Amino acid sequence: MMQNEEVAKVLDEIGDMLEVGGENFFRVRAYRNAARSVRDQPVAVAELSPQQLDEIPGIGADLAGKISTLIKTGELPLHRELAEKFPPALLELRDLPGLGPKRLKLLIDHLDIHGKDDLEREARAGKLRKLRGFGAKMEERILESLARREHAAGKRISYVEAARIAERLVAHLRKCRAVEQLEVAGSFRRRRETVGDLDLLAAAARADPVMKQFAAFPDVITVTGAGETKASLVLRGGLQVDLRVVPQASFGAALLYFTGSKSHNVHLRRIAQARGFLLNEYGLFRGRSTIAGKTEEQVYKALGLTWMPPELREDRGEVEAAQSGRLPNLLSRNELRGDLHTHSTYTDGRASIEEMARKAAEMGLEYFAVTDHSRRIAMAHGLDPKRLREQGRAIERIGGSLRGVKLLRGIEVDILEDGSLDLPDGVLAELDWVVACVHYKLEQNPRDMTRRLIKAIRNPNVDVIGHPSGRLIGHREPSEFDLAEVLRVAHEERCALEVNSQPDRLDLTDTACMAAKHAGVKLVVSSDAHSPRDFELLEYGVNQARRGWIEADDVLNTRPLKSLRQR
DNA sequence: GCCGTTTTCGGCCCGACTGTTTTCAGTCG
Repeated sequence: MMQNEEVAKVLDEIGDMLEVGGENFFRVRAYRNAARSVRDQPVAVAELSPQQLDEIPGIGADLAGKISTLIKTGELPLHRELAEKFPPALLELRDLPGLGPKRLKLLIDHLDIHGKDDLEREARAGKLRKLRGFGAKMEERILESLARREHAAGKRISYVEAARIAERLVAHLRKCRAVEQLEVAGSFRRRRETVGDLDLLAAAARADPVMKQFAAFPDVITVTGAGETKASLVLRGGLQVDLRVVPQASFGAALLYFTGSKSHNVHLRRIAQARGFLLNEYGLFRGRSTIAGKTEEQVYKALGLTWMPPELREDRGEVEAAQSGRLPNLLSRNELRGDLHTHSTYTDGRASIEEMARKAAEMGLEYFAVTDHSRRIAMAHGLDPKRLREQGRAIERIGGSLRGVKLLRGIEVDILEDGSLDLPDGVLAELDWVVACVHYKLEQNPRDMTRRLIKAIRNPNVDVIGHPSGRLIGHREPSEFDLAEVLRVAHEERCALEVNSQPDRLDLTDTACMAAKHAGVKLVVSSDAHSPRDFELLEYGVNQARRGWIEADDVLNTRPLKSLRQR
């Protein structure tokens, strides 16, 4: 069955190709909007009828038909025709700075260009500068970025890495006395799992000294833009950082604007427009009079909305929810009472159970489960039944002498290729908490992977499926399976799914969290701690869950130990 | 191509910066 992501990708590609082809931009945008809507669907669009597709916002009769065709036949004539004219190697050229759809079309129409080698040849021959809309500077810039394209080109970094850099930038800018207010906005503030660049916003009466301080940041390798109120830098390592300086009276409107997302902003502006207002980064205006601007709350309120956490601002229904007073009360870190996925030196953890317990108590956790690997994970010296029982006795002994935090006997049991588990049912039944995870053969075909997960979920000993997709952000693709079907069975079996807090996992994703909630499946937010400090990673899992509209009630480890179990 | 408490046709978010212009288009966020 075709996944939502595959459908969305085809729609996005059509949008890109139409754009370079010089097609009406609103038609282009329609394809992109539709792609986004498909990605945000909590259910598989492959299971929807054309009528149901038509009801999805941004999808009308025409696109509903096209999507149906795509799902049924696996391809779309329009897509195929366009792809013949605009092969991927050609579209990739848009990654070069300054080269957008319009200039790319110029290149295609007037020069013999099919990829970056052709482009480089023509640029060296000085043919670009002769085109209307290009110039000598543009030509040089293109040659430059072609030369060092390897490490440039929009690589996203993890939220954690971005946080470390953001902290240093903020400390650096705060030294400037002109700075009255300072926030890191953009996808960082929305707590996205990866960040493409950092957007800093400062309030100051005079922008000039702030700009100077910004440019003096130690790690700057190039300044890519420097206007009066806006500047862009590239740091060593390739991260782009943008700074915008506004007067304090505009800080709220600017923060709203720079936090985004883009589609959230568009939605707000449409509402503003309908009320006869103008909304921009300086404020909300009616004619010449300012309605709001100093704080985000003011702007939202004037638009008939309540303030909402940045994590929700993806235009996935949060605006409508705010209009009707139905915004979720998002999960917070201090609502987590326990952690249900941790490791110790019995397998690949780096700290003893005692050390882990001390830190857990310090963090204010009421309980945690020791869930070391099972024997299949030989590399980590996974536990066989004998060592697992030994560990169980140790946990009971340690637990008896502890105050403040309770220990659970658990396991992270491997889900084998056929969906059976790495330890016998009788052994698992002795435990307090069973996390079941796939570690090997992640690249199985989707049908087999779905069966494999479902078989594990059907096992009555399994409490939760850990890191369900197995992805490692930037290193390993998620395994493919039918999420809707897995959720259906998980709901039936009262089996929870994990939101793993490791920064390179964050698995489930935000939209998968939404889908789980929609299906009535409970979640567990876990650290997967391999050291005492790792308990602090829970923050990132909470971020991800918040982006998926998750509330305390949706999460098992917000419950007291006594009412933890679902069955 | 979508969509409708202005509308089934005619709109579709808004502004800074850059380079190429000689009053503005393209790109970017």
